[in-house]
Amino acid sequence: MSMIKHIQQCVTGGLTSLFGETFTAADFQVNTTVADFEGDYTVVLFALVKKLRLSPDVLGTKLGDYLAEAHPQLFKEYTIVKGFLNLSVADAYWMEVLLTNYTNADFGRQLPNGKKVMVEYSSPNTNKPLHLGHLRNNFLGWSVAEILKANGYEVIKSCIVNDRGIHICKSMIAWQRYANGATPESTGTKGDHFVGDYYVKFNEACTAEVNELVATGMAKELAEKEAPIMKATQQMLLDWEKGDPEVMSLWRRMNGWVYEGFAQTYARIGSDFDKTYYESDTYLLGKETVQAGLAKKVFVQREDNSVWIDLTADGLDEKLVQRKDGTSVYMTQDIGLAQQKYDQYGIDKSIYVIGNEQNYHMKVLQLICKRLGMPYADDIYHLSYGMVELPGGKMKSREGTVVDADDLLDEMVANAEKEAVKNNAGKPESEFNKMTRAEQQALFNMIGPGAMKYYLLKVDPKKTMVFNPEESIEFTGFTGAYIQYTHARIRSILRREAATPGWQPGAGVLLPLERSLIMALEQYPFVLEQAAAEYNPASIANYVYHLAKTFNSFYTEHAVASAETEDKKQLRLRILMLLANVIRSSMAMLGIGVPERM
RNA sequence: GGUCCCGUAGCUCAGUUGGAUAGAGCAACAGCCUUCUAAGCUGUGGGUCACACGUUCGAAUCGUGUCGGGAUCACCA
Repeated sequence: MSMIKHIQQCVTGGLTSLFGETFTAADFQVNTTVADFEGDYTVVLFALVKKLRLSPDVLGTKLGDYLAEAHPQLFKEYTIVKGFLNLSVADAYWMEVLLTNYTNADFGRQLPNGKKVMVEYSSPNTNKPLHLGHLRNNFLGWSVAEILKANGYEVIKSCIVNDRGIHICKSMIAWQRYANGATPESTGTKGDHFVGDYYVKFNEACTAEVNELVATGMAKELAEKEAPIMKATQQMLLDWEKGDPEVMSLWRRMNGWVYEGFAQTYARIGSDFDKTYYESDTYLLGKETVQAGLAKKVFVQREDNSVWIDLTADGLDEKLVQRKDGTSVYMTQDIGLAQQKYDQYGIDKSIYVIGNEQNYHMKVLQLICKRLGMPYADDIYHLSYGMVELPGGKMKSREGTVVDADDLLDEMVANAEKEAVKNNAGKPESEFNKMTRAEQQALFNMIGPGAMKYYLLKVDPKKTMVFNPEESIEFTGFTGAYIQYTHARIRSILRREAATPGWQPGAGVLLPLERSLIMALEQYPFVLEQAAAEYNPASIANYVYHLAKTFNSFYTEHAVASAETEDKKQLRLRILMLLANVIRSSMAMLGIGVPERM
């Protein structure tokens, strides 16, 4: 049990035995004591003062005395400052936390809780390569999935590939017209980039045709529909839906190229999926749902045969769920897929990691499921994340400011190398310079993408964030590399010195930085729990940074191998063992590896 | 126009179930490597928490309004 929970329990127990009144943990606050005051944790008395009709000083003294007497193994002493009861936790408690956990690789993880949750976190279109926005989505979803696993959930990571539609037909048409049979192999191009290039080519050709038509006096809007290449694309989409063998064959071939490319990128960033859905399989789903909805009178059919749902009672609009020609829209597919996920896996929770531009769509989806009486409607959760912008504003494909994922990763790796070489210049004996070339290369591949992940995950998911290219490749300060470096420093000590088994702490008192470290480590299970409850990897990123920072202060202040006494050495080695483990574990939650040396 | 989100140091961000003097990093400046990795540490300067009013013993945090920025409201996906 965590110290915070101990305090909550002891305080409610104390209030009952002192005043005969019943309180719950929600009736008062327990905070970590702010620096400059004596103590580790603080009980805020004001809320209790009111109910008990006692002055803060009187209540604080009674409560403080009680805690010190009834729980001497937990509390050493207390002070009262202006309504704040500051508790100093007994060293023995911190020692016990340390000694019971310092070799526990699973520290902070929870046992299976029997709940099953699906996290859908990637929905690429197959007409172009992944970009920076996809990275935030992927990192976030993957991390949330890992955090949930650590908290005892069974997690199914899923991906929905938008492999059909007008977008991929555009690339196909352009390839037919301009490629002369070229392939990724023949041109030495990564498959997704290869197909993306033809998507660009399509837009160029289309723009040219539109301009030509506009020059003849046609309105631009009409010209965009009438451009021959556009008409050919629309025809191709119809052919695809009819299953035209030639079109299907080309479609499979080009998607295949894209998947090869995606696979490389996913492998590089460590994204993996337990289940991949393809829109070409799911786009017809939901048709029965429409019938069912009509029967239940949740949907209404209009004279032109289109089907709608009226959500105005919930402050939304009327939404179309089936076109007049009987084909289903995006929303209908989504209802069908939601049902399928539930049917196939019996999930308790269905999380969608999707950008906040789709907040409205997701709200509607959930509401429709609710209206239809779907049992899982309340278990749909939209993990909405903010857009990634550049210092100059949004990324715009038209202006060519979209940051390509592969390029970015290359840049990060290259920069990791540059930094390493710079930092180790003139130090032939440094750990880095003693590595083999292959070891160095592996290190760059850990640091570069790790920096990228940390940069994107340390910000609260729901907030729009700015991606500053110069700042993102920094390796100092509040960065992934800083934490990786800290881990390497700790491991460096632990390679040289081993903790002696069976050691029992002597009479010595914990020094402030030793206390701070153990106290922060003790909070790890709570941090993991909170991160899961809020679906927020950023809280872990912030926590592990705080840990690393505390250690680095400790490191310059205190020696481990040559500590003042053998007792201190044994103590500190154990702190470092737990610390290295928690750093590694925290970073693993973010999908970032930590090196032995760097 | 309707709905929703956001506004904290020059920049990027923490802090928001209401609690003590609002914190980090970057950038700037000044120090620290004969001692376990200086990708590090220590210090200095930097704030009308967009603004106003309200609720409260107490507001960056809650409420109302104003201003500024963004998203969305397709028989697109």
